[in-house]
Amino acid sequence: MPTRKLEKVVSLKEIKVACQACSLNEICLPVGMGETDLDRLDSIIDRKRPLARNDHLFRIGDPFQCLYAVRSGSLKTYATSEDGQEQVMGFHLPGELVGLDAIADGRHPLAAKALETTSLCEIPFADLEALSRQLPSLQHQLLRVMSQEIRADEQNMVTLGQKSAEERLASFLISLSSRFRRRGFSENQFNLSMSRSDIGNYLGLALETVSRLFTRFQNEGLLRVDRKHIELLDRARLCMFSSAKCSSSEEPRILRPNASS
Amino acid sequence: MPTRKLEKVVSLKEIKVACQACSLNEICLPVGMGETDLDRLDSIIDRKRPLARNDHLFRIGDPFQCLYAVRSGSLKTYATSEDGQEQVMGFHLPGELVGLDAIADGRHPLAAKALETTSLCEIPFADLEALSRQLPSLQHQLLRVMSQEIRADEQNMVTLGQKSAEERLASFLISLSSRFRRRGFSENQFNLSMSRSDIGNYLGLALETVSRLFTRFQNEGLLRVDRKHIELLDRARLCMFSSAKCSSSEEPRILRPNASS
DNA sequence: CGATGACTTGACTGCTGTCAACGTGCGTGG
DNA sequence: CCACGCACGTTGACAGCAGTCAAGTCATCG
Repeated sequence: MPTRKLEKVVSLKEIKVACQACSLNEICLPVGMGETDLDRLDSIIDRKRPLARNDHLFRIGDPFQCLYAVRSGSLKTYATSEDGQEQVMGFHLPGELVGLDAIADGRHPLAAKALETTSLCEIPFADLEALSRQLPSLQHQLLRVMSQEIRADEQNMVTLGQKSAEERLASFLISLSSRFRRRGFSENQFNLSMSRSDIGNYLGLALETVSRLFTRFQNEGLLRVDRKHIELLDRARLCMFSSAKCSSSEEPRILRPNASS
Repeated sequence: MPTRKLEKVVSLKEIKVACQACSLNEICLPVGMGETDLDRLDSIIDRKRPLARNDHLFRIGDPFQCLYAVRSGSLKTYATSEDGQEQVMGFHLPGELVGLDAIADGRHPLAAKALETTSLCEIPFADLEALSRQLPSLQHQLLRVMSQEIRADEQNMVTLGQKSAEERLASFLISLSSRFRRRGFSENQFNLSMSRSDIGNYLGLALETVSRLFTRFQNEGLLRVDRKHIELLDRARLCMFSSAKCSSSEEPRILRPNASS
């Protein structure tokens, strides 16, 4: 129930919108928290100016101070091997936490880079840890989010370990589609913020293979693709191709009254 | 269930060894905890009779009640796709926690099966959560362990995503070797508790490929292999093959005075 | 001692990576 | 407004790594 009473201070006000009013609070860290608890969480969170495309949020080896929640836009995280080539480890959409892998030893093992203009919530980890001691629902949600991350990584292992190129790309698109739906966006039509090269790298494929598969999927009537824009025409059949169980309505979507157009 | 009436209290006593006396407490959940805190952690932990080879600790979909720490022996965790084939997600050695991916929704997404006779510590999660609210060092260590798990999964993504068969097996052996060393065992000589098929499945390779690579590595003088027994003859060169930075002494090993031979 | 499962080895095939050329859209600057 | 350059994406030709199929060997256990 978003209590929108913004007169006009729009952009500045939007940047400062609290967890309480954030449209993402049903899928972000605040899940399951009461109103007063939410205010306390909100009080430790900082909201900075958005990142521009290609800006780094942090680099490999940076000391770990904060977790970040994506508010809008998207990020990729990646590692670089000694010979300089990168391995894309994940793409992060609004409502997702970034930096959880840095808790282990206080340094970021991956770099995070904005794929487009991206705004974030900055959550000082020490404060979060202290606060979660007092708020069981926050503690629980933090553990749940980390557990989900582990699970997602396990899914990726299946994808990389025993799926064909075709299945990998299909899985990737279905997964993206589901994540968009969950956030209240269209599940059948969206824009890829990452390049073919990033997708290929993430899926363990050559970028040429990704390109060829997009063409093939299009020829087979599964989807329409135009540059970054993707339109899924036959989600069900794409699911078959991904050889994974893809429910089309596994979770209720978030209603976003202000996303009229 | 066979209730073997062993007279000697020995084995029973051994099963009940507390965290305080456990040789694994420097790499397990107790890391960084004081003596009195350790006693409180110990009080919520249950130690059951060991699992026999091929016994399941839990199966896919089982309700999540407890985390488990391996005390001795080893486990594999795996998922099964709808067509029944399995994907091995990980191997778990003494001191490692199993079940972290079940916190997210209260059900185990993977099954866990003993690769050999394996004893475990059972940690009721509700109790752990409550206790960690009171013991900051426990809370912190739990988060660290989960973060490490995420990091390990990221490593696996690199392995599966952009390494050749040769590099994957080399990485796997180096990783195992390091984990054994950390636990006070020999880093150059150990027994594989898992089959070639499990290794191949885990690494995204056919078991025949694994077999061929063992033969090749042996012919090249990198190691000696006899059934399950592995002896690393040239760890440094194996590291080169794995195309990863593998320090040979990254972390101090645990001294285990009773492992004299 | 035979049965069974685990492992090894060989022959062949095919998926997907690599190399290379070409097309397309966008931003910059004249 | 157009020309240009550049990054990104597409398409084709070819080759090689690793999967599949199949046969054979070895170890363990009843």
